[in-house]
Amino acid sequence: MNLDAVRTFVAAADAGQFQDVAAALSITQQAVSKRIAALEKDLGVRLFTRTARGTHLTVDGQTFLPHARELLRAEARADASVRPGRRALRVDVHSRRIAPAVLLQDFHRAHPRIELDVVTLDADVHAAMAAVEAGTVDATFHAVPVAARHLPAAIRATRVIDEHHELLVGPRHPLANARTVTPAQLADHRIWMPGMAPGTEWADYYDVLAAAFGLTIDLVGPVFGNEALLAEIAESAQLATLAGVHTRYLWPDSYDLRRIPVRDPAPIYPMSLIWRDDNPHPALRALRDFLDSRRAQTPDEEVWLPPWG
Amino acid sequence: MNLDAVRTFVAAADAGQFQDVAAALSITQQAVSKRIAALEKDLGVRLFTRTARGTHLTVDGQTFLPHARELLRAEARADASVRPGRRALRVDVHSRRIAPAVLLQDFHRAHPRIELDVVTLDADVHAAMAAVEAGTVDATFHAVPVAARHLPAAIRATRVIDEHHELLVGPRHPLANARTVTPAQLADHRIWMPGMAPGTEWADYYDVLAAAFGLTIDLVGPVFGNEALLAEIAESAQLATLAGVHTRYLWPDSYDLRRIPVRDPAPIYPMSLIWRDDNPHPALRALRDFLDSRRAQTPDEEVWLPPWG
DNA sequence: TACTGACACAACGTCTGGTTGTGACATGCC
DNA sequence: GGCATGTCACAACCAGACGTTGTGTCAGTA
Repeated sequence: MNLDAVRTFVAAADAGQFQDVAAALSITQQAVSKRIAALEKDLGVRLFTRTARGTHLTVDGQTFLPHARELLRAEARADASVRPGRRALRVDVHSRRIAPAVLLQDFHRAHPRIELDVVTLDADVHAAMAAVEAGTVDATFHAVPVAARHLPAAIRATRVIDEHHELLVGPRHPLANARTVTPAQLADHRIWMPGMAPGTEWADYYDVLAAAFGLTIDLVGPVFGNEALLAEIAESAQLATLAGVHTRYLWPDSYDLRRIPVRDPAPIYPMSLIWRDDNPHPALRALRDFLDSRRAQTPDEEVWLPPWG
Repeated sequence: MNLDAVRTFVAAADAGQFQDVAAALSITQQAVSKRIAALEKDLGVRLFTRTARGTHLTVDGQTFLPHARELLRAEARADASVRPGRRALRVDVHSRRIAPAVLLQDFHRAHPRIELDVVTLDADVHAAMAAVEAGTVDATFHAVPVAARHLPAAIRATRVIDEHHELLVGPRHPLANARTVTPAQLADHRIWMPGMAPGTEWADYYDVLAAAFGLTIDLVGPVFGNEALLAEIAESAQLATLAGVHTRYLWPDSYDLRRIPVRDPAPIYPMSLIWRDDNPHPALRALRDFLDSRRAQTPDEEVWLPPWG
């Protein structure tokens, strides 16, 4: 199916005659006739009945028309999604399972009219920041490990998420029935977080956290997927794992896993929005305002932050 | 934007390399490369990064991919909407404001998966029946003015709607506060139904109805649209009009119009579903079953039917 | 170092899709 | 009736898009 033919069909359906369409599209009447004929041949049905005073739609034409319009709208959206200068706001969330993705979903609900593209660059802070600098993405969420004054000239960053943590344990774990736990309490228990590659920002964070409170956090180990991890935790009387409160899991009901807030102090994983100061995208302003308003709601409490927070 | 190029792009995004796509589409690797390059030039962005081991999507490619899929789905739907042999069930409702349209909306709600095309042929029974016979539409709703045995050979018809009537009056009309009215009561009042062209099946119906109960029904008169009619009725202390209970009006609240059921006997406008017996469309069976089940719910009461009912 | 397997570029042929020119047909005016 | 007018369709022609084959380049690998 040829989109130019479809476009011509819609124009002809609106105009009622081929001549006007030809003028509007800056082609000859014969070309319009040919396009329509080709489309009809392609579809295997007649779309117009031709008369000496113009054309009108057949029943098939009537049926096809709304679909044709939708097809052209889809084309326009597809084009706009990547066309430099007017594409949707493109935000990197690092992972679709963590807090930034959840927050963006809220943003989308709050501003359904704003076109949003959520992507996962699969890159560390530095690569993501380079992508922002290059304009590949409009913004990214990351823990920023350097002071603001050491950022590249055009890059701005503000802390927008203080991700709290929960302990995930199965029903047989000693802490299974605790309402909250403190980091100090966790020193007696083994915490298992497979899949954190050394050198990543998350691994660094949990290393520093472990050192600060004398915890035992196993960051390595084979990764069989989150479901396997959760199943193992649910079964075990010793194993526990930590997760951000906004982390999304496939969480089968049958597991009976407990999510216990970690408090006093609450270890915080601080994440910033990173963007280019000279990015003129109007939706970027809206996103920043939204994130600021969200952050204002955070209650006061005793927290623990990594040295770079 | 070329849909073949988009299709190739989606295939390449799935496959991860151009060679396989070429094989799958029965073209050469070079042709795939060209299509993608053309699409990239068209959009103004790079969609793939090429390596010696294949390709992977750029951020723009990631962004474009879901839109591309949607575009192809839209194309498939557009094609399926008219493609002979697998198009949606196409039903003529004569007018979108009357009972059949309402019923089809219910049908759609009951069977949201069944693709349905509601069209208005703008034709009388005979022309609509010819359309059914020709296969232009799969079914039509009409009052059938002849006995079943006089229908064309392949055509079937069953009564599926017994449309009841309501009297529409303004607050100053003598019957404004009646809970129901009988046809006999209406003999004393002028009923105004402009826009019923003589010779149409509706005009015939109201003529016969008027004769049966000694009513005064003005079928002619200038038509300024339904809103104008309703406004006039609402203002008047004499004028009233009849309408099917399922008729959809633009009904401004401010009018304070009263809808009063007509009973004892209830004049029925009988409508049939008309279809070709040898039409194999699976959704046709579903529609007939749905209409049969609806009809079974009709309660017993005293009714008046036109001679052809 | 040579081989393999990936994509890109170049040259060339076919066919799609445009143009111009003309024909068929209905309508309306004289 | 005859003719002008306006519609769309058909035919001939031509440019360019898009396919093919052949070859180049590059990275990973034996």
